[in-house]
Amino acid sequence: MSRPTMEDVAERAKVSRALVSLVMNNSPQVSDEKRESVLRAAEELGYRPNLAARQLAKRRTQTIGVLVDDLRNPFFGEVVDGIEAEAADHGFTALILNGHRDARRELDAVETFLQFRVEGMALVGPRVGDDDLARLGGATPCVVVASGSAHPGVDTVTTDGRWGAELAVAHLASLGHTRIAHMDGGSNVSAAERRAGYRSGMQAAGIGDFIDIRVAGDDEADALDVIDELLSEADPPTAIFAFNDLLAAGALNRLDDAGVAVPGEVSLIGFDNTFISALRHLSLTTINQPKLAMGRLAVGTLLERLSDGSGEPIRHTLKPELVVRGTTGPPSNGSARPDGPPGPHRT
Amino acid sequence: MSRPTMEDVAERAKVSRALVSLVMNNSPQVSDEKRESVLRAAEELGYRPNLAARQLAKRRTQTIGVLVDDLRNPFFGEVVDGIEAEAADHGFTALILNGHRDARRELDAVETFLQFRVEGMALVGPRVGDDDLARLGGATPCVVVASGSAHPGVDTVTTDGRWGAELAVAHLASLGHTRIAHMDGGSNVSAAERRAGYRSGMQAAGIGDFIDIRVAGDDEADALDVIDELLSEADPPTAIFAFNDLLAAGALNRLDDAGVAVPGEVSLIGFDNTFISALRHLSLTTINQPKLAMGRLAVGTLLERLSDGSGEPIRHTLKPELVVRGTTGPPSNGSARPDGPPGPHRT
DNA sequence: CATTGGAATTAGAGCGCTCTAATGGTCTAT
DNA sequence: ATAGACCATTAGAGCGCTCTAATTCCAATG
Repeated sequence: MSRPTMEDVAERAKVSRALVSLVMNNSPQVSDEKRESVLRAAEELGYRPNLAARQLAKRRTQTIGVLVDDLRNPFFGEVVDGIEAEAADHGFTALILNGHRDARRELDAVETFLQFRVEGMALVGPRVGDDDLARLGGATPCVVVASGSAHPGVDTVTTDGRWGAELAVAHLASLGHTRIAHMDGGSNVSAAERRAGYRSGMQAAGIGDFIDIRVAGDDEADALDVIDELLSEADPPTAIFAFNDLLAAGALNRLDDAGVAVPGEVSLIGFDNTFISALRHLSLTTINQPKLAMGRLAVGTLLERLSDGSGEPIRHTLKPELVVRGTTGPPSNGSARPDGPPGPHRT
Repeated sequence: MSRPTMEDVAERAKVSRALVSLVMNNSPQVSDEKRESVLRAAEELGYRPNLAARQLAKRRTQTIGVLVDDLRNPFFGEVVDGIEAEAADHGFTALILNGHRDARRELDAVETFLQFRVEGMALVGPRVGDDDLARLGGATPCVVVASGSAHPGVDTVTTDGRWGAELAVAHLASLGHTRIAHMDGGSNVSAAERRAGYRSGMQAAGIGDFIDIRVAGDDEADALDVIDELLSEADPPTAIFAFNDLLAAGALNRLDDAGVAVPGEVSLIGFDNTFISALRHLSLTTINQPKLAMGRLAVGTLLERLSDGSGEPIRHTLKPELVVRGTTGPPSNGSARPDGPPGPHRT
């Protein structure tokens, strides 16, 4: 910490400290001559501005806090990439903290951000409740990404889970499936929306009678029991829409174990389009979330909030897209048509 | 930024600013009575210490910088978990920055760290060259994790790639394989070590004559051509040791496409034990790197360096372990013997 | 009762920077 | 020659905190 200070540079360049400051901030009102010699002096001394001092004096930090639910989840990684890019484009530094999938640690992280005096916070997939968020956030703008929040003090950037689910169901239905089951996300915050989309999608396809929702979860292991259950039934579904890719991966594994061909006997579709779905060995049909765009939009929202102060909560909802890969196909003739030839779907 | 300051708290609690400072730093030499009232005042005002001011006054930041090569890679995520945990245990905050798999952006990140006056830096899987590192780092301690560095000004925490590769080969050899090929990591910094381990492992198993190294890379797609090449040969290997899990996943896919049974006809082993290898649909045998331990050790190294100043470069090398899953098994009788009947697999 | 000593509290300088207002200098218009 | 305008430069206060040294307070001591 005994690094050279601005004073040292000033002395060496034989100018005032203020001039050095101007140079460091690229002020246009400095003569080329002086600028040169200041820069040279700085270079020679290996001078680097002290951010803490600068922030203190400037009374702003040009920094935003990014809280990531789980650094090990590649889904979040991509969102963060978007956040960083957009932040950098606007001269902000993104500080990343890890939530470790734990609400209490998330709150700690938020606390740290506030002490850093970040100018805004992007919470990516947070688990902490709305009220806690709002209470802690206080005056600092806060955008929730990929998790949804109903609190008026909090802006959100999400993917339209309902729409995505409808896409998934429509895809399966268009292939000729009628008995489409949904492996539900359980307590995950996004589960309800996707469930609702599954429902309306089924109705829209005229197969509302087949609605079949099984509570699973959001992790690979959560798929196992549900698949067993499904397979043991007299008339198993010909297609499954899983809450997310991880769950779908678990399902795929179990189906494999049971000797059920995918998509030959059962079609399977995931959600998120994380890179694991693209692993060609899985080759999972899924619903893409525009992760990069979500990240950029999150920062955009924050900046908007910073400049125009308060107002209506901002709710950005992006449209997901269908990504067809190898786990979906037409139903095997037998089970697709429970009662007869093509005709109207039934009931 | 018009947040309450220490002065505000002091005024409200009717004490001096200095006393508030003592309370905020948990000094024992404050009477319970005053402490109470200061804490109450702080609570009521929603006071939060300004980290920048504190750091400036304290002349230390209690902060370490963590540079991650690629946030989307789950391998790094786990290492960072370890770093954060150990840092927190010692009262340090870990600032995470993203290298985006790009040496120039890594240097930018290091620059940012230095301006933040981090007390140490952990570079996780960096791509930037040794000399750049040393030049930039200067007086700030710096530990390279999972990448290796020969520079004397830089400490390292790595896994013994050579040993790991030997483990992999030994495992395959013990199953009865002799024709074991290596899909090399190409330009990846860890490639050479693992290659060397493959070599010595083959020698140790007495099958040095079969050494067969194919340059591939470190990504899924890099496997494709190499697998095609391998399969088209007259006498293809019965086992493949891939540079990392991702590469192995790519290989698995291609083998599948070609209708080659794994491990029936070809055994496959990866490296890293990222969570994708545990996806039960892949169920990849691999070599585990103790990621959490590496993270913790990295911080330990940094702290050591901080307290004892300079000296010999510290080189921590952890032992990897074999994780047997479903992609390795005994060779199919035919091809295990280079010259026997059952003939080559295909053209 | 004055003195001492230790504990609790405070004054005030200083951390490295920015920013406003003031300074000096040069050039043009009067 | 003088005033005004304009530019590059600088003095100096202040950002919110910590820390040393000084001060106050109070009980114990001779």
